[in-house]
Amino acid sequence: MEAVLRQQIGKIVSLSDDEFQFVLSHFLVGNYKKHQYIIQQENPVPYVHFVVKGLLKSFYIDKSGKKHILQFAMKDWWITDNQGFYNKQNATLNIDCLEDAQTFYITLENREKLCAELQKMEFFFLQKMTAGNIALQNRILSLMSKNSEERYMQFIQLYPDLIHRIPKTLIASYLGISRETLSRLSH
Amino acid sequence: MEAVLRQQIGKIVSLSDDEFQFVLSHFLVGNYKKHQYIIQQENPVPYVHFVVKGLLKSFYIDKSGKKHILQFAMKDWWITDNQGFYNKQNATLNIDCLEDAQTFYITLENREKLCAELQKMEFFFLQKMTAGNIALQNRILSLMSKNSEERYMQFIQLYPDLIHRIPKTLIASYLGISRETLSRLSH
DNA sequence: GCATTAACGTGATATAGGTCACAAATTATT
DNA sequence: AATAATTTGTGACCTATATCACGTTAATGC
Repeated sequence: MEAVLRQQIGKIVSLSDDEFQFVLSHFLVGNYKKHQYIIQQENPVPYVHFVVKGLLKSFYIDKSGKKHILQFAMKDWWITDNQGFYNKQNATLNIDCLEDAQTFYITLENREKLCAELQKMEFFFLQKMTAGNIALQNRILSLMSKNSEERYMQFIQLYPDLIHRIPKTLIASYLGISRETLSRLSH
Repeated sequence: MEAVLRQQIGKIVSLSDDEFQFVLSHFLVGNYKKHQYIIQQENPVPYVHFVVKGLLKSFYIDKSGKKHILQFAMKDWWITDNQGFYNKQNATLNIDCLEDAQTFYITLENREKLCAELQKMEFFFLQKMTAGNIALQNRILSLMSKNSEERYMQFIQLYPDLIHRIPKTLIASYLGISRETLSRLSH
């Protein structure tokens, strides 16, 4: 399972065996069951998680009690409540498991120490964060310029593997539409 | 005007005079007139800009010809087409000036050289990118969970200074609503 | 200072998508 | 295997927001 993390980093910077062991020593391993929460609204956000296997979702509950999915995270994805984690605030999001999952997780302190000690890791995280920004900007433009059907088609195209692992209800919530509307689209 | 950039960086990492001069040497200065484009769809995106004064907007034109504002950028803000800039692709966005503007701009090569030479600048850019991510995630949740009026109120609260400098039509476009709907909200 | 263009407000009408309600089908749990 | 819980489909109806079409006012450029 270390290989998953190593490969992910290796796509951006090259690490010797020793360097990777050093990187790894900053992380912990966690195993979670379906339905288990790893981050909860109103609570501190001590870690960012790198998913090794399984599937998680982060979601926001608005003032009328409605859930909105911000992100799904499967193997190779990073997930946390960014606002809580980076600003050391309590979570406004919840994160739980859609499937049994395993993650490598790291504290902000350890991440910063790691970056200070091994500059290429800072480069790695910057690249990841940049890619995240691009994806988020595209999602905003998609929400603003596409209708429900176009957004659903785009989701299928972007994440073909997720379609079969996630209930339509949750995909609808991710796309910002009601489950009924999504149901009527899919033929 | 150098002071604007220095202060922006100084909020995150401390720089000696020499270090700041070194940082500065990687940037160029640009002056632009109202209505002038600094980035155009289908063209390369050689720079990311740090705004010293004036006001710019980035926008996407969808397939039906409708404009959607992705970002406004005033003093102290960074702006570019991220996808084009970081992935060395042609722009999918346009960026032009709402007011005469001045920016410090830098190429990706220079930015990477700067980060390699002065590690705290990499930390700086990572912090900025992280803050950007948080803002984008909040915007997505806002688009998904709030109605037009709530989004407009939130905009006023977040950017009180912009309200008087930007036509309502453009604010509507940023919020993802029609100008008529916004007009009917504002009493 | 005048002419052009952009911005704004507002009525009338259309529509995408939301909400509610119920039943069927599928998946989990013991 | 039986029971409970979740997911999905679909009809009927509702509503927020879009669109179209004006006229008015305010900026802007020459």
